[in-house]
Amino acid sequence: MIRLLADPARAAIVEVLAAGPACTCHLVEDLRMTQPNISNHLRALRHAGVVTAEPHGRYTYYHLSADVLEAAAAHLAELAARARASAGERREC
Amino acid sequence: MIRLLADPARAAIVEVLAAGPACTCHLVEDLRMTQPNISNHLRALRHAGVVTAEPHGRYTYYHLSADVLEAAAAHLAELAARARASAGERREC
DNA sequence: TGGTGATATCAGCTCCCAGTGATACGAGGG
DNA sequence: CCCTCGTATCACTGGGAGCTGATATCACCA
Repeated sequence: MIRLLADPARAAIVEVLAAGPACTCHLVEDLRMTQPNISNHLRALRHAGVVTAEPHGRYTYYHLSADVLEAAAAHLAELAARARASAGERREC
Repeated sequence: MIRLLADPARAAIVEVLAAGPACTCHLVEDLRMTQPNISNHLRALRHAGVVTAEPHGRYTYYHLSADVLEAAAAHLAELAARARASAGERREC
């Protein structure tokens, strides 16, 4: 899941969607990217459950899934906690 | 920074280091990867501040920086919070 | 001080993936 | 109905990142 946010374009999409649901055309003109490109990234994010599509007339609105983002955040926080807890132990070679 | 954790090899390294500081040889035999490969990934993580190197005799011990992980976790959590707060707004086309 | 083992760096190759262009589909509007 | 617009999907290509093999460097030990 974190792998999806690695791409700058996908990170930018998520950033825009964090400000509120938007349709594909919004993303295209906000991010100055071509429409197939946006659509490809949205498909990847959709398959991972990061965003959900809501067809609305001939537009398609996308909105972020806060749950998935929070799960990823929790994973990182837990890694940090483990790192802190085990900072003193040193394995021998 | 999140981009670094996208690579499975780097994610595995971080996972091992979360269990406690380790030297390069530990990572090599734990992860069954070649030594130059590990070393390259460690360099990337080092430059990003995710890990710090502590030369210890002829070994080099690496340990995770919990601060950086927590900062990344906080960023994701803040994205999730923004997404939740603005879930109702809908821009018109 | 020569040898060994641990680590870092570099050049090269390969392969995956993001971006593009063309195209198909579906919904509205005239 | 046909035409337009928004969206999705599909081949293709170019660039970049990761893996490898070879080599350099440094620390320790006999």
